Amino acid sequence: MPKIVDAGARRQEVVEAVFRIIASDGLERASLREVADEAGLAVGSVRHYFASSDELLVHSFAVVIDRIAGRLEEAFAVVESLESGSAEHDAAVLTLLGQFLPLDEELAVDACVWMAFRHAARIRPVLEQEAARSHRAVAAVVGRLVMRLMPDGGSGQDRLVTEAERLLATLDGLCMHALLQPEWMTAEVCRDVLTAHLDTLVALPSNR
Amino acid sequence: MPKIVDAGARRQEVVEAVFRIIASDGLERASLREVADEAGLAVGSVRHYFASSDELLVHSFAVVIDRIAGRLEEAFAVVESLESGSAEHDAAVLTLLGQFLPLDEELAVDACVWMAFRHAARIRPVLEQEAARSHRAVAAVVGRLVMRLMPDGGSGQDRLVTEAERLLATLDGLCMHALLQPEWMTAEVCRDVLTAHLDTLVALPSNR
DNA sequence: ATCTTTTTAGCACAAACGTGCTTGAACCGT
DNA sequence: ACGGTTCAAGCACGTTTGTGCTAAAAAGAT
Repeated sequence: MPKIVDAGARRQEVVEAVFRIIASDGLERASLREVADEAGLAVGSVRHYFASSDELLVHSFAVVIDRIAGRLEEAFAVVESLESGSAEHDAAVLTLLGQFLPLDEELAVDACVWMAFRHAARIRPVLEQEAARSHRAVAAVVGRLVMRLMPDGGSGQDRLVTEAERLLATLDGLCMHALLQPEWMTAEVCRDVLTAHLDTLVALPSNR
Repeated sequence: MPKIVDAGARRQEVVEAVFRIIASDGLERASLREVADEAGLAVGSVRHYFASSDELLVHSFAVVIDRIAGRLEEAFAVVESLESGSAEHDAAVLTLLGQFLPLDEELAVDACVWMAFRHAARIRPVLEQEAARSHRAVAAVVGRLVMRLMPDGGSGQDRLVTEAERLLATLDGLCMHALLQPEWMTAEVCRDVLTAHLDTLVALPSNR
């Protein structure tokens, strides 16, 4: 029998190289040669684990989606375990929403990669399916969160989707600004914006 | 004397070709050869009006910024001309905010191009300066709008920047979703989210 | 020690890219 | 009619890209 290598671990190493390249040089620089160099391998080796450049990128997209979705589910479980309205509950909600933002090094890389792939998916059909999955996964968590936070528990289907989309848009917008204009967008501003949004969600205006 | 051609108009035609390519195939496909084909010219001709590929892209970025900023200033002038609180005023505000979103063909192209360049500017230093100008121009209009809409006229500097950033993030997030997930994001949802946000801006919660 | 299969590495080709440079074509003022 | 300047077009070179294919190296099973 042949040389035994943990294929899954090798693939993961290559994916990590892809992440580093996208975060520092953008998706268009994530070529097979660049990735191989970054991973300390030869092009042929990378191609042994990924049949083509497309498969490598699609798999990388899937991995970053799973990482983000996993963090969200984990943080949402914490929120659900706490009493609604308590101070710990509110803090856990902020922690959950913070998982979208590039607040530390690891989150920043994931946010970069996530954004890059989602925008690339507008053009590249191979990424379309994963982009849809990404959207569904995140929208599901945000929808459940809004249902939990809204005073009437989200009665009124259309009102619920509006508020879910409103929170989702704010999150993506904050993430974008934090990535593209970090000098104008500190972590403090992010937190202030999020708490302000949550206030508007809980204390809904009565004129509607 | 030589053959006389309106150089400005020719440059504009090339820029429009760049826009169409970015909107349909993405920024990475906006090469000199593709642009020349789309504009019905030869590569050498395009290079006669733009010294390099970088100059073409930077100029295209500048044009789309000017177009968007122009629309915003125009729409903001309408808002300022109307009595605060009137129904026409509210409609004008919605029209202003709608300038960010891909609600028709022309707006969609501009939004695509704008997004593409802003994200590319994270990596490409040549685009950095225009990206900063873009951010300043848009933030200025949104800041003035928030100052006008907030009940206390925006007293409290930090509160004002928080609300301005909150609106800006929501707008960019909506624009992103409308571009990337058009099947989930109809014009109606956009309008609902914007009106919901405006309600939260006017009727601020009292517990702060 | 030898065989077999996985792993790693590399070559070669076509395509596309930006750019320096050259060559006609077009046209206005004289 | 002619000359000089601008516009339009294209060639050529060096890089970079993805991919098909080949071949050496490595290591467990016999």
